[in-house]
Amino acid sequence: MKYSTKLSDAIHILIYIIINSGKPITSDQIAESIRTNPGCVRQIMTLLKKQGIIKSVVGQPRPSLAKNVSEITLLDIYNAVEKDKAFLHLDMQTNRECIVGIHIQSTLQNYYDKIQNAAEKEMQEITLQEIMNSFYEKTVN
Amino acid sequence: MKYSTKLSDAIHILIYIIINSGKPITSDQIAESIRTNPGCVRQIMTLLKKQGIIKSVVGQPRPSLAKNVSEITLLDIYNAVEKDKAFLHLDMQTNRECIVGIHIQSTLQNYYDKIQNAAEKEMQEITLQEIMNSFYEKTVN
DNA sequence: CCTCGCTGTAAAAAATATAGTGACAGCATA
DNA sequence: TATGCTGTCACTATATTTTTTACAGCGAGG
Repeated sequence: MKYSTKLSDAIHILIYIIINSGKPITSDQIAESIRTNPGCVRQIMTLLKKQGIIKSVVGQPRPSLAKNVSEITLLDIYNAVEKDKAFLHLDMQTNRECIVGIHIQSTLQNYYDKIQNAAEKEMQEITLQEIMNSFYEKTVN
Repeated sequence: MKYSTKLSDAIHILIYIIINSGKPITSDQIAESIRTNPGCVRQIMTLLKKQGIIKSVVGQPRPSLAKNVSEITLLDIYNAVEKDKAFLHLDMQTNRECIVGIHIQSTLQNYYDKIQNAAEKEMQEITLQEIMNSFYEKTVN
């Protein structure tokens, strides 16, 4: 596969919505900003909508945030678009007749969980509010 | 691509080497335990060797650890086999003519780094010694 | 000195998650 | 009623890894 940029694109979409709130916002416009096509944008937006991060009405080009920016974390967005995908993956096809093959993968799961939790804890502490602030700082300079 | 299981397989190899130290260990044997082929095992072992995690001599089926198990961390192994691959990836093809496109990705890099650091810190605290202990516990039960 | 088994390595092939594309039914607005 | 947009699905293309295959070269043993 190629590297997933869904999280990056989702945040791009959210910021685009925030910045242009009030004006009509079509998936075509957003697609042009991300340099992809409208169908792709709508797919990501559908995932964000399912998680209650954004709101939208069929036929109306007026998407909006469903929560306050300070209540949306990077983890919320990640889980929405990547469906809780883990960073590390076990090899599930090892030889069950070998003592190492039997036990090693279940042993590792515990440690992989710890690593995932550490990353997710960090993601949970980063809000869209914070990202917006950093973004605005950049636009000034 | 499919999910990378290189880290899991690398640890599998290391434990196999530890458990069978003293006996001859061929890449064929290890490959059978992981259920892959010898070439694949040798490629991973080459990466581990480059990082000074294992030692081996051409033509001799006697690989061994190059360090003490308590000095090898999960991060060492990860960096060896995944070459410092990041968990999250920016979308580098956004539209530079759009205010969001210009700034959003560089804004995100900072946050992605934080998340990566949190995960790596956790990985650095997990040693092969610890994994071995957990593994032995499993084999008793 | 020759044979055998193994490692190290590179290049080609297969696998597969993911992005990207295209199409269309249905709602809202004017 | 016509137009523009969203939501959704199925299909295709793409990127990148894993896996496979092959072979040169070293070491050990007879």
